[in-house]
Amino acid sequence: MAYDLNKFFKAISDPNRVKIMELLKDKELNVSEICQHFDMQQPSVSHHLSVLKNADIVSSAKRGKEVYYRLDSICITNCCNGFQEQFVEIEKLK
Amino acid sequence: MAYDLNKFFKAISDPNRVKIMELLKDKELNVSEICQHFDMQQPSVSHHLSVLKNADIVSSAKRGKEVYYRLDSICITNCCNGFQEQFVEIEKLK
DNA sequence: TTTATACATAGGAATGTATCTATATAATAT
DNA sequence: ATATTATATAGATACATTCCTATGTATAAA
Repeated sequence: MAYDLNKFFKAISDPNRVKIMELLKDKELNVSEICQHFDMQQPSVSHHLSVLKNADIVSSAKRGKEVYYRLDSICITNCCNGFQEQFVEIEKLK
Repeated sequence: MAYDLNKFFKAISDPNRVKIMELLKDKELNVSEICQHFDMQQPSVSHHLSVLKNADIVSSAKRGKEVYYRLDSICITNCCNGFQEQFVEIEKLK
């Protein structure tokens, strides 16, 4: 089944989720580490992580008790480029 | 004041609004013409247009009784590129 | 094998969003 | 002036989303 661009944009149109993505920009973090950067409770962070994961923006790996999340930057590139190409003439995209 | 990327992504994370953008891809249309492509009532279309306009994704011009809308593709390019650059190393963006 | 820790899931309250109908406003035609 | 047409706005309702607390599950430690 095709990737749902709408799901991607819904996922990134929340400031807390974008902040999570920024935290994961160049390092993996587990849920507790992510929580330390927010006032939200842990289940709320887990919810945002599940939205991001469901859109393939992050992936996760369990190691011991912790679950580590990482950013999938290829997905961001593909979605942003794909969306642009839907609306902007290719030659305008330098 | 700085442009609100979150407002842009909220605006484009609705399939009806994306469809409006597609309709406006290479021609201006007035509200009635846009309405013909939807099952929604005219006030709902007006609402979606106002969300798009508020995010600077479309602009409008009144001519006689009609209001014509057009796509602002520069905004799309800037937002998509800006967002990517926030998360993806520049050199990875070919 | 009980206890503690890390995380996810369930359920509910508050808030936001999409859509409708009804109505207001603005431009044009009669 | 009045009626008609195009669009926007207001208000109501249904639905979606965010956040919370409470609880379940899996792993590790005691």
